[in-house]
Amino acid sequence: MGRHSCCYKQKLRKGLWSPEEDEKLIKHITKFGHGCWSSVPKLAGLQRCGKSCRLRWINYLRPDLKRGTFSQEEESLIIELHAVLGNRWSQIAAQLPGRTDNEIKNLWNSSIKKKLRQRGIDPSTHKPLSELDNNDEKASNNSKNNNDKTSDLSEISFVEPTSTHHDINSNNIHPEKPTSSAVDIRYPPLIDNAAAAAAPSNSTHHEFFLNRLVATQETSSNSKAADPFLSFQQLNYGPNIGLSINPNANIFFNSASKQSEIISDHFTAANNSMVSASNYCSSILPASNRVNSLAPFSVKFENWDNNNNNNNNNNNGGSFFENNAFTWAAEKEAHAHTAETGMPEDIKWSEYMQTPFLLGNSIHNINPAGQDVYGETPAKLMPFAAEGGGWQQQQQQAAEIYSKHFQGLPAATFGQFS
DNA sequence: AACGCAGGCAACCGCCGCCCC
DNA sequence: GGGGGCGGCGGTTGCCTGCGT
Repeated sequence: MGRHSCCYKQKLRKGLWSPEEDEKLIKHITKFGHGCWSSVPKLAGLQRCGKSCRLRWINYLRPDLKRGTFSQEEESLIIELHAVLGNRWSQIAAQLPGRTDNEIKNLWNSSIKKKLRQRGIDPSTHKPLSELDNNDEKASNNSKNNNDKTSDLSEISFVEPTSTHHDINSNNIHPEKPTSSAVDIRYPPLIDNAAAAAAPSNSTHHEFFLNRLVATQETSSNSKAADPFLSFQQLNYGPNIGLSINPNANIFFNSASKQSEIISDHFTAANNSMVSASNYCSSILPASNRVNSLAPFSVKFENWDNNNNNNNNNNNGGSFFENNAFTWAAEKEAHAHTAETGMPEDIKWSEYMQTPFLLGNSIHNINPAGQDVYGETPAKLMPFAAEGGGWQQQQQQAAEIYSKHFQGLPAATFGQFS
């Protein structure tokens, strides 16, 4: 324990880096790679410790860093991820291409915390401040529960944020009392009116969901090979977040996949099959839940990578999230809207595909030879089978820099959304 | 112009876990 | 098994800058 050995060395510079030092470090790493960080300063001719060099490279000099202010989308994603992961900045950063944990941490401490408080949300517990004020003891327990849960992702349980909604015009959140002490996802984007007007209306929740898909697997990473299923059974997203099923859609699995299958207690769809979601719902779900609920079942993608790993947005025959088979919970709101007003509000999966899905840090990107091509660096997010602009381009750039190839998402298990 | 303050940000510190010998 | 080296992470510090008075 204690100080890193290099820190004992004398005559090492500290503090801000000069442009000359930056240049030396860049030249060295560009030419030779960093290898062992402790040897970098000597080889690069720097009077710094290896740790300092590493930090400077990772946080500032890396070519794939996205400089500049965070987008609203990124902020929202950070908040959502923080609700799940807590202060695990590196894991959060792994979900945001080109951003560093340090950058995100700074943003959180300097900006997001304040914004959340202004909106009546406690940034550490992600619960309404009013609730905390009204019942400190209960809130304390909740906080403890949250910490416990975030310390063990396998036990995370999302609770429906009841009818929390965000009044975009007043920037106020009107939460109702939650029904559980579990992690409470209730974060509409922290958007001001101008940003709301300028930004696309799509949600990041679907990205978040998919990222969780991967992160969850990473959490139980050591069992990745043994257990091809990702467990989402404990995810229970509320009306503003989550995945629901479109009863009119077919779940279609790419015929090129060798062993695509749906496995559940209720049915198994064999290879190359097409499963009617509405049939499924009507057969096993209570009538009240048929429209947009999805009972627990598992989806196994043993050959996912065959169809989705080339960063080329291939649409060669219908991958899992095509065909509007699954839609995000906003559709639920559309149904509610329709029920209330009699006016259809057409929210389709495709509209939620305006930004690409992101596959997160857990999948180390593997080159065609099966080697992790960038060693320790957190894997970058890769474009995922959707057309899109900014984010995707940035991810593409990051991907090209490292020439990485997404290896695969072996399986997914979807939980109940009700 | 000078001063104080707050916010943003880069960098450091201390600890932890993994790996190797 | 234990100790050292090392990378990684989260918390914290301190500098710089912009803004208000």
